Amino acid sequence: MPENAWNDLKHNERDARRRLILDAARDLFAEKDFKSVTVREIAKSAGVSIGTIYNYYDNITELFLDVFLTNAEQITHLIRQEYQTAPPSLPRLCDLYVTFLNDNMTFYQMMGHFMLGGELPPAATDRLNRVMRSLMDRIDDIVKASGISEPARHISHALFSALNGIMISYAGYPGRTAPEIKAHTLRLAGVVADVFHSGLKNN
Amino acid sequence: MPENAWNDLKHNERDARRRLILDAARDLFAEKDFKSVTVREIAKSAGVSIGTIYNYYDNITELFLDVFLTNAEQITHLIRQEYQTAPPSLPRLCDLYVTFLNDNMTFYQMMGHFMLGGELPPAATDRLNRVMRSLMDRIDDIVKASGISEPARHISHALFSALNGIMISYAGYPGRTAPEIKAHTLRLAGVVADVFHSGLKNN
DNA sequence: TCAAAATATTGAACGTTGTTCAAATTGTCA
DNA sequence: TGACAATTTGAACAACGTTCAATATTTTGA
Repeated sequence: MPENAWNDLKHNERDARRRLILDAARDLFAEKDFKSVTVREIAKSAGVSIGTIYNYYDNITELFLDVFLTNAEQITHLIRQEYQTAPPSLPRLCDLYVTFLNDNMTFYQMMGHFMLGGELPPAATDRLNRVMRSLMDRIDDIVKASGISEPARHISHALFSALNGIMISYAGYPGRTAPEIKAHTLRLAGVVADVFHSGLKNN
Repeated sequence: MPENAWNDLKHNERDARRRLILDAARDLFAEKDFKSVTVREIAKSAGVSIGTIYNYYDNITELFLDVFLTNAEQITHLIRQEYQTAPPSLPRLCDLYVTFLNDNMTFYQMMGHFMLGGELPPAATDRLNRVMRSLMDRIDDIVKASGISEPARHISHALFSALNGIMISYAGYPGRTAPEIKAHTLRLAGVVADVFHSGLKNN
């Protein structure tokens, strides 16, 4: 057996054990605000000790980032899939993305956290940028397919911003139930889609 | 001297001392990320002991909220002023707001923090909502003045979201200087203004 | 098969955080 | 002045992320 194949096997095993910790963390994030989840909780939930977590992650921020990037890849894949099976549609894209955000609270919570405050080490920043750019590319696909003449990248950025802003501005709105928030944010997503759709035709 | 006037005087004195702590905190926020500012730092900077801070604020979150609301009232006032002296203009509003966000990093950092994660006590939530609604009302003024037939409130919400999203999506972009970020976010603000302006005419 | 070397796990301990509260200090009024 | 109230203080506390020497497990080579 060649040595690098053996190393790959070990590498996979290690990745599998890392995923055990990752999944335990994700389960906790489903229950409560991600900022209030502690290393000790994750350790207990994953059935390992505190120290083991630091064997797989340099620090807790990198674990959080791992969860975030997993989600980002998920929505990126979802958009690509949609683009392949149905004709590209701005309203559909907006609905899809905002629906995803509603169903994945921690994703946009972490997005706000990493993009605003994030004191990330350079390597982590690189990973974050790569994944976010990939997501942006998928949005770009649909914007371009909507027949834009002017630089599409700026439009994509603005659209992406608008959709994120919807959640950041209203998702945490107190005294509203989750369905009410979902309804309102999807309504706003519709407004944004309309405005971008008709606003881009006459340029 | 009537007793309530006397009480008012004491009340004002207390408020003045509270402002001393508030200003010390604001000075620190200008230097570094607000999440990394500690109670001990604020105490030292204000020239008081730790305990004194807790005499004026129930907890550090409420101090942060105080700084945030002060900023929110500031931009609200700025918009109202602009609306009174010049003809209402969507592009002007977008530029004004995004410029303010660029010049007040901690404001949108805290906005993200309070609106996403914020485990605020009910009283604080009420204050937050009142001030944010007031800001939204000023945006509503200008949107309405731009001649919208359909429910203006939804448009205002969407516009507000879009502008916030611009900052949240790109303000923390690593490897970019502050002027570069300002230039890019203002460019995106222009796109958003354009899209909303022309997108709303043909509805 | 088995001792040695490598790897993985553990949790007590450390420094720092927000917060509390009894004691000390300062301010107020008869 | 002296007694009472209000304010300030910082040592002490619990909980946090993180470290690391000790322990347990797995892999290696003969």
